[in-house]
Amino acid sequence: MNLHASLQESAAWFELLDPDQQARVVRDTTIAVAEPGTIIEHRGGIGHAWIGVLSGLVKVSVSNIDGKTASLTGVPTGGWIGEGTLLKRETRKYDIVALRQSTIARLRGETFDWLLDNSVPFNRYLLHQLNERVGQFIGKAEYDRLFAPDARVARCLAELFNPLLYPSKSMRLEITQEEIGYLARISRQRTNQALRALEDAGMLKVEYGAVQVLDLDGLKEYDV
DNA sequence: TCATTAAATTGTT
DNA sequence: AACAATTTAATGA
Repeated sequence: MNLHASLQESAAWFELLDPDQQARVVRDTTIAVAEPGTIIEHRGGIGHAWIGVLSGLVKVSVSNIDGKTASLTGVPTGGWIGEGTLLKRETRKYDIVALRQSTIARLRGETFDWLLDNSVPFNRYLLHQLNERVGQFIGKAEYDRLFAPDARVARCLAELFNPLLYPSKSMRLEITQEEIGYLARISRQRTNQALRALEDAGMLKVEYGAVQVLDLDGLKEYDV
């Protein structure tokens, strides 16, 4: 499989570029496979690239000295992250860790800047993405305190299926209940209960090592 | 293709 | 956290 096709598939912004720009992006993008648990980007490192998840699942997390980690958000196939450190020319504030085997693309920072300077559609895309992310984090701050575990799992899954941030035709995501637990910050056992409650409510279907979303809007507003 | 086994994931306490 | 049950993947006849 070639890079051009992969980007077409897993980078919503790629098709917004003209052929010359696409060619340059392909030239300045590298691909690597990350094994489960691998830290793709370290906190404190300098951001040289924009990180894209071409396949698999990644999380953004912080860990303190004790080794305790707090997962902030999950990023499934089609997600692109790390533009914050590129834009501000700062060191990374979070770790990016592979939850399962993932294919990771890195777009050179210089090329990212060049796209900002040369493509209006690219700017528009990025603006939408940033806006969407802000909304997501505000929502997270809210439900982190208020909601019961069932609702947290519901919102967490709804985030992963955000069609704007992570465009995908499929309503099915391969993710284990343990991984969902990490993202929602609840135990695996409680995740299991929550998932079945949501299944009973007709919002999703629980499969072995995966979930299939039936009612995305319902998940977004799930509240008990 | 089928049976066996190991590994991963889920269900339960 | 520990354990049992279930599903999947891998192996070899």
